[in-house]
Amino acid sequence: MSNFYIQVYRLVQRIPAGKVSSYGRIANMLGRPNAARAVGYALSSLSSAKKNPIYNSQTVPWQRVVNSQGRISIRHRVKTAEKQYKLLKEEGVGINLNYQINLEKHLWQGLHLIELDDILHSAADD
DNA sequence: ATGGTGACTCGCG
DNA sequence: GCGCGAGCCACCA
Repeated sequence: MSNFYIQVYRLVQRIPAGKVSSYGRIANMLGRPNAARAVGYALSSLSSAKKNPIYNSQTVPWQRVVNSQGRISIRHRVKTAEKQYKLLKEEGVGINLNYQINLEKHLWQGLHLIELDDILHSAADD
């Protein structure tokens, strides 16, 4: 598991319930403004808790990451998209049937530089 | 090494 | 607002 994946996972874990961020924003915070697709790739590859006890779909709140427009952007895996919708709604995120989230209200503002540095640095230890 | 594949973004018409 | 095309990045075969 690459350092990049771990950084993504650790950062996503900091998004509180009820808030969301975007692939691009996550990439930006990690110092890679053009790695949005790679962030999506990292989240899509989250495995089961049995296969990876540390970072898996249970421990990483992948559902809190949507596209830059604030919409669930999983086009090809309908089942996964529906799960994301359900999870977000359960967390109290305002989202309509068009999978559109109210960003004004639920956009995560991110971390302070100190906290960010902590993630970037400690990821190297895993 | 190399080309193909996305849970991405932006800019243009 | 919508569809397209073109960058961009990490992976994988």
